[in-house]
Amino acid sequence: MKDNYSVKQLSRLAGVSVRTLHLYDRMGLLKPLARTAAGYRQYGHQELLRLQQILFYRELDFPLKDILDILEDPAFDLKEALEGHRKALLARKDRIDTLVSTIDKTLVTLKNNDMLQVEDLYEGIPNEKVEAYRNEAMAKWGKDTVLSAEATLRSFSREEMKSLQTELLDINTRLSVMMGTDPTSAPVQQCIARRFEIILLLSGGKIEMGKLEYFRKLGELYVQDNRYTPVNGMPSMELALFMKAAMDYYIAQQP
Amino acid sequence: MKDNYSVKQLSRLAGVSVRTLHLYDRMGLLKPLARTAAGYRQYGHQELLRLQQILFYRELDFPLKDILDILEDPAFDLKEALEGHRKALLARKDRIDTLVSTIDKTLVTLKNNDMLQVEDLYEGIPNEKVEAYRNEAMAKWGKDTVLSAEATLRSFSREEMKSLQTELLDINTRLSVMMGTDPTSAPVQQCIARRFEIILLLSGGKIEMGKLEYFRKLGELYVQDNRYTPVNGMPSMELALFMKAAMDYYIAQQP
DNA sequence: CTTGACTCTACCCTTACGTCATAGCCTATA
DNA sequence: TATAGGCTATGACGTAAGGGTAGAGTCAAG
Repeated sequence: MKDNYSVKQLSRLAGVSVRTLHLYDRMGLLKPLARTAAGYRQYGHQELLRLQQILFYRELDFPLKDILDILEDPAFDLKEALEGHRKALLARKDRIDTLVSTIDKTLVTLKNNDMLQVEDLYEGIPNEKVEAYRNEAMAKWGKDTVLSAEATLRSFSREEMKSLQTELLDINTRLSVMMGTDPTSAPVQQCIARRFEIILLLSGGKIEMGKLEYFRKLGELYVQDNRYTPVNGMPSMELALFMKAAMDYYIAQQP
Repeated sequence: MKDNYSVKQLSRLAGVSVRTLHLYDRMGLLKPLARTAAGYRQYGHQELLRLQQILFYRELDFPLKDILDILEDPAFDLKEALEGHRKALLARKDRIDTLVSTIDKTLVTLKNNDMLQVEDLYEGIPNEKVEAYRNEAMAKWGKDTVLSAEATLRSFSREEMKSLQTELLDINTRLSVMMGTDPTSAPVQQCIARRFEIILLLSGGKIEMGKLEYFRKLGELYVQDNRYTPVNGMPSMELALFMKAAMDYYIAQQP
């Protein structure tokens, strides 16, 4: 039984790094038995045993400071320390359980939206238009706004997304019927294009603001953007007001 | 809906420290919407939302660097990240389970030794002698050695301790009978006193070294310590050799 | 105009190490 | 004996996620 180890030898024996032994020395956790004339650390058998005790407590995730107390003070209440530590570990386990279940829920939601491409976020809008609309929106509202809005959209399940889109499409159709236009006509298609922005704006903020707000916003957009002035021959302001009124009516009809 | 928050306001709203917001700003995780002329940070509603997203991932124990990637890069594979993270969390849980069961085992052992006083560690040795023997041992072998040996003794369960002590006492009795002495005579009591040191020395190293080693050590001690020269009229060296031989015989007889 | 609350930046501290730089030590071989 | 290669020591710095504090500037109310 050899009884004299250099740092490296001890480190290999115990499976820790030399630097760790340096640290333990400096903090008084494991002092070498002696130093050579050149200052080299020399450890004996007792030190090996103590190191193994240290590693036992370290395995149990005790802070080194506590290990020092345990080893240094024989009157240290080890039982209480272990029980306290046990409780802390169980709390950590509980927390991990919560985290895992949260992740699971998120993953389920994510799986529903699994194949949602950017295009899927704007269902009902022709795929080939999405890219152009998206670039336009980014230029207008900023890249960050658009990305963040899309992130919000992604947070809806596929079902929610579908029903939202369907509802909006339905409203659009009703609108055009009310205005006496063909739902497939260019002006109504332009309405749909505008809807893209609405979705963005709403999802960037709070989607829960409800249909009323949706149409307020829609109206505002029409007012602001004069490219959409002529819809069915109406000036934009009037159109906006009409839409607000129409939608108030529409909403009032809802059960 | 207020849309302008100072650091403190935002920190209260989100339940994080001002310091944390400073950090997130500096590392680009959450930049304020703007700065006042005086350099004060101003956050808007978008920032509040982003902060809430950050906190969500932080709750899941994601490193901030990863959160930055998730929020900054819309192409980031969130699903994969979550699944990887889930696996890591489960591994952590497993590790905690191991730790807890280790602690439990240690606690059971500890409970067996619950009321073990120093005196209990040396069962069979008159209580009033223990303190004196102990001090002598400390002077001879060093306080650390004794304390560490006692810690090892404590790691045995009460049952193990009892059977160890009983066995040693039994051996002692047989020894004195073999030597034709009265088991209660002074020389044999001195043997018992020496046994105290043996226990210490063995438990300071490895108690498993077995009976043979126990008696080798006992012999050595008798040789080294000339206070115990006259036992039954034998000089210490002869006694030691006799004991070794006797014990080899005794051990050979064991089933 | 002062007071008290708030804010800024810059700097050091924490844990349990790892990494790197620089310098000294030791020994085997040419 | 010189030197190469391996070992060692120390100090400085970096990590993650902030906490603490100092010194200086800002803001609103009485």
